[in-house]
Amino acid sequence: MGNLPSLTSAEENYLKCIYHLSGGGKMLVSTNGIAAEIQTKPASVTDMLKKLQKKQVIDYYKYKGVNITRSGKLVALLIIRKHRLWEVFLVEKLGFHWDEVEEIAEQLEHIRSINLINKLDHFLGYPRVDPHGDPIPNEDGIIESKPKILLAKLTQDKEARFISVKNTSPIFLQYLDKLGLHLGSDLKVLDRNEFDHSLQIMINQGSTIFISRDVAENILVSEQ
Amino acid sequence: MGNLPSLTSAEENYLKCIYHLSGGGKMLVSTNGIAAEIQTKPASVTDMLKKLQKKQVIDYYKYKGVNITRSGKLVALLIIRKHRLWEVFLVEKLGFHWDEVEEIAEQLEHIRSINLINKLDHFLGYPRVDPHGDPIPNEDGIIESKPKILLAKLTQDKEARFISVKNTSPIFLQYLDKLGLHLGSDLKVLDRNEFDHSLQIMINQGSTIFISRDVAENILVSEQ
DNA sequence: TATGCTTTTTAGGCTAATCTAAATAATCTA
DNA sequence: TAGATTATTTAGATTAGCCTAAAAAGCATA
Ligand SMILES: [Mn+2]
Ligand SMILES: [Mn+2]
Ligand SMILES: [Mn+2]
Ligand SMILES: [Mn+2]
Repeated sequence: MGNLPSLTSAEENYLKCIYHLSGGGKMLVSTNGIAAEIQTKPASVTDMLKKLQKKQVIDYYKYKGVNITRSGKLVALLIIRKHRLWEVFLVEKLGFHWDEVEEIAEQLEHIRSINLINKLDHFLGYPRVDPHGDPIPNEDGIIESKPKILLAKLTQDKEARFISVKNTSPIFLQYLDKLGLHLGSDLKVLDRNEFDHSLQIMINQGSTIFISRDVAENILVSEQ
Repeated sequence: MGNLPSLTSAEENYLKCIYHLSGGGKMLVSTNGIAAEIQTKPASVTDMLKKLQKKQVIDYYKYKGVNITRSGKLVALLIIRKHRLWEVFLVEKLGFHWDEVEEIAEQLEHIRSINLINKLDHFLGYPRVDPHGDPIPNEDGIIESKPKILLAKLTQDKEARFISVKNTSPIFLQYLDKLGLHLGSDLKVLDRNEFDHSLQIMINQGSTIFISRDVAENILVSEQ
């Protein structure tokens, strides 16, 4: 029942980043890893880690790395909830394209209001996933996600559904659009090139395309 | 066609405040006036005025006061546009009550995006006024407002329509609800008490209520 | 117009979030 | 396992936005 600590926007961004890098709290995260992700300097990260430690959302082991705490995980999930619900709003209600919403949701996720996000959730009809296929945590921070694997690791000739993207940068999403790869498409690996790990893919039992390893490692599919 | 300066959230709040206090750019605004409005210290205001001066959104005359510049006025109107459109969204789409939206809109007005606000405007059906009856500036910062007067100054026995509120604090708006005073109501001053300037008001040709001078000075009506 | 009150600015400090440069700890490798 | 290399932290600055206390400017009025 302990109240959640209140964080600044910068602290929220760091915590969310730590949550993602730790694979949802499973792994130790490094200072340089965070710095690379947030696009800041390691020295700035160290400063911030001390603040987050003080607020008890992370366990910080000097020179070793950080773990997200139980309450930190909940705080992170509630920020992610806001981020993803706003993304749904932007795409479903305002007509934004899926490659345009990241930047705006990055700001909207920090709006503070007890009621706002739950009313937004209701208004949107309690969506389960955001425009990138990522699951939306509920009010209690509980997230239900189906098992998914990287397209790069999909067994050859096995059908799978394009469920979500790992990378949400405009340049990647626009490239997927150009390739004709959309969330929900049925995909099958027809051929795998051992030299460069590029793949030949069939989309919806129809057209076939070639994609590089880089692309295949940013697409998540659910088997069968 | 000079580009508009980019302001921090704090700078935006100050500029909007100066716009309001100056009556839309007509009057010189004082340091203490701003401090009282923003709930900060005069010394902090002086610091901020220097920053706003540097960004050319105000003309600052030391020890005299500040005027908003042409570009400052446009910037302020675009912030006000965002504030009011978000308020409409919160009330019309999410079901908030008119006394709950100020605080949230105060945050949402600072979200940066070239497209967001125009898409929101479209989604909302290009509303003309916000939930407090205040007119919404268009993309170019142009505002069309009908002539309105304080209920406190309305001629006795003359019908007028309740158009907007000057004060948007929850406590005032809740009191109006309790009194049965809603935007759009027809009001008529039946009696005016010269001692304390309280008024007897008839609402929609029906019930009559007594209101204090303080209330009457925060209600705007359009005659006829 | 001198004097005192009010308003405003200045001076100096604080915190949050960033940075660069230097120091130190951890890890890799020969 | 001793260096070398890499990762991380510390030290010391900077900027934005705020503060208090003190100085200075403006004004009111007798
Ligand atoms: Mn963010
Ligand atoms: Mn997303
Ligand atoms: Mn604001
Ligand atoms: Mn309003």
